[in-house]
Amino acid sequence: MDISDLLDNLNDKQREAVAAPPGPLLIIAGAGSGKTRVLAHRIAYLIRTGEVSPNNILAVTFTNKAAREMRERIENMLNMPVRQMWVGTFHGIAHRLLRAHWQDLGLPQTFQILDSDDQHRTIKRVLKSLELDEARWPPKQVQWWINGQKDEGRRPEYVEHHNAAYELQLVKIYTAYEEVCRRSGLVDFAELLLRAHELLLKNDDILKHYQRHFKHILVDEFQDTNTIQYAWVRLLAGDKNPVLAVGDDDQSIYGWRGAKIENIQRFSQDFPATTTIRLEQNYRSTGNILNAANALIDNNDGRLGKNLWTEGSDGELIKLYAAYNDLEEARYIISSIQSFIEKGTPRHEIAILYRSNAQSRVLEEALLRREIPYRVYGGMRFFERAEVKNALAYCRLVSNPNDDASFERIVNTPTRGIGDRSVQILRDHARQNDLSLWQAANDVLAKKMVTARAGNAIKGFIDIIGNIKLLSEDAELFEIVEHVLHHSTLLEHHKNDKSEKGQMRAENLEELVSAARQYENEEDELSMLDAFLAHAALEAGEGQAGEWESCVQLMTLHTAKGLEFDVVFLSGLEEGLFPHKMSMDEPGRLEEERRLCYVGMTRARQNLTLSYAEIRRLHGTEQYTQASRFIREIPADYVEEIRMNGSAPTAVTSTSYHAASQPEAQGFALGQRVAHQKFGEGIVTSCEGDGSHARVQVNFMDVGSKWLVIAYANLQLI
DNA sequence: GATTTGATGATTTTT
DNA sequence: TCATCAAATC
Repeated sequence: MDISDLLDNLNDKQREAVAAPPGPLLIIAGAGSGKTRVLAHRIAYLIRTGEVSPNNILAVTFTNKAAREMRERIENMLNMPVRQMWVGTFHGIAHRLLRAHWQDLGLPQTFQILDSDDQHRTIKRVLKSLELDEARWPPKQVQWWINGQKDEGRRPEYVEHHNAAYELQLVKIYTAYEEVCRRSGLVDFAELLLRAHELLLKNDDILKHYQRHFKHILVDEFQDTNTIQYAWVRLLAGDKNPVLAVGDDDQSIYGWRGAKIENIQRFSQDFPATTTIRLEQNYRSTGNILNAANALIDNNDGRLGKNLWTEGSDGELIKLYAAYNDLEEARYIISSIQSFIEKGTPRHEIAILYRSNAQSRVLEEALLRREIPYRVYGGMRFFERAEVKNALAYCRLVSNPNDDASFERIVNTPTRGIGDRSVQILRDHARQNDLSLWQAANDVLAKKMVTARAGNAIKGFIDIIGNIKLLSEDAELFEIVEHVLHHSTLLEHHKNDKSEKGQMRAENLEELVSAARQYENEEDELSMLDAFLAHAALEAGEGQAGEWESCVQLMTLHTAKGLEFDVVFLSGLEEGLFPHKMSMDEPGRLEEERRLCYVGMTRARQNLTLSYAEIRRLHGTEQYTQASRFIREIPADYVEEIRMNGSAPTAVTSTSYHAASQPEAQGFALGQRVAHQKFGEGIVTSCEGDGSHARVQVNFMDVGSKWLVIAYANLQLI
């Protein structure tokens, strides 16, 4: 058995990890240290040495992309397909377990998956049925709260409410929401994990079976696991199966959605024989970039401790650019990009990273002006588009007519005369008799509870679904989709809309048919239709497909995790924006912002530019900013400050900002520090008017931003 | 049933 | 500022 090819091109630490004897293994893998490589080599090694056969391996990732890449790498290394191996996302694998054990869980065989948009709508409906005001119970927040509870493994009865009215009400909503899901056979994302966990917890024979089955468990991006995911892994591992966890505490940036960085520490406690291996040699970035990133992250407390190093050269200094305002920042970045392109850097090797999506606009406009092709990540994905989801909702009703979320979505889409009055009657009837909307509709018809006209409309809808169902027996998947598009009249409806949007939507629907045509199903417990629907929910589809031509890459720092580029621009390094003001006050959250900055910096291979704007226009008003503390935390040795070139100030002050052309009113310049008797100290952020009406906007340290009439405010200059 | 108006509020995102 | 969304209007 020759395994040398699997170990040859690894450094000592990597080799130690790949060839470790079976047992719990924790790999702390710094950015760019070959983490994915080690994981894939480890699996290939286990298979090649005969330690375990592919179908006894469970490898879990967070994204579908990571799962795909992992499988591909292993297959390339072993030169054979490993279809039997369980490689997938937490949600994907949980889903597979639920499909296999739907009876044990009391789920309908054709249960459907609720994505976050569906969940949001469902919660809105629940709030309405409980007659709660959306202003007091914002659906988004309720959704957030419910998912938070589920991520912690808590069912309504286990929520700690301390008898507080607010919590009690949330529990009530949570309970009602669960009831709706149960009645409709719907499972949301968090529920997939929760159910998969309960399945093992409550059925000892099933647990034993999977414990025997998964002889090796590997978890990628371990710092991103939440409570329930970790509990599930532990359960599966039992006290025999070796678990390999790979992660980096310094790259934990998803705490806000339930990820528990502590899981890394808990791991060695829960699995006492754990071997910990640190991968600290970096193969990605230059010395300067690495040293700067190390220095930055060193400001965080309670790290596991790790210092990246490289054998490569120091490379160029990190550039720091202080722009006059956000437009000028964009202009600098784009002209810098242009010279990189001229010097031969491929466009797709250049990335502009930012903290929040709103920042992309100015950058896009600048790119557009210079006619540089670019791609913004993070838009709407194929299966999330409204028209596609509508078509899928028809499919879902065909498979499971009790799916209330889908029923509500399309009962009157396209409009067919089933107005809100009629739907409300169905809702009431359903709730009073514990029926799904579909059952209620049939019942209402049978009992003639509505006018003839409304009844006919409802009958028409029921017949459409019934008709599609009939035609779909023994039909190919894509034919089912074609039936849906035709009989729902969705396609016709969009084709009649001659606007660009309408045409786009019609095209997307036709694209859905080809997606169905190309779809291949690996799991055989499932009908093609159900498998396709689950696929659509679990893998919302890559961004706009086919746009892989050479483009400058724009994305948020979060999206950039796991990627790397020759040239990286990190923009908007300003207090309040990055670190974001919503995360600045709590130490823990501030540290997460710092990790985010660390992630951003370590994306760069050769060249890193940091920039900020002294004035930024945000939410309509221009605001004075301060350079981010993260800039100060990077030692000056690694940084080269770029000065604005001489012509810039006159060029930018001309037209862009009225505030710039009218910089002061009665001695109050923008940025002037002032003191007010009641409000304390603050900074002038805006001026308007003149004479006795002149007003200034002052951002006070304690009380926030206020408009004051200069004549009355009695402001002191300081 | 489509279109216009007005209020609102605005990190980060995958599944 | 500007996009989104629900209510109001034609």
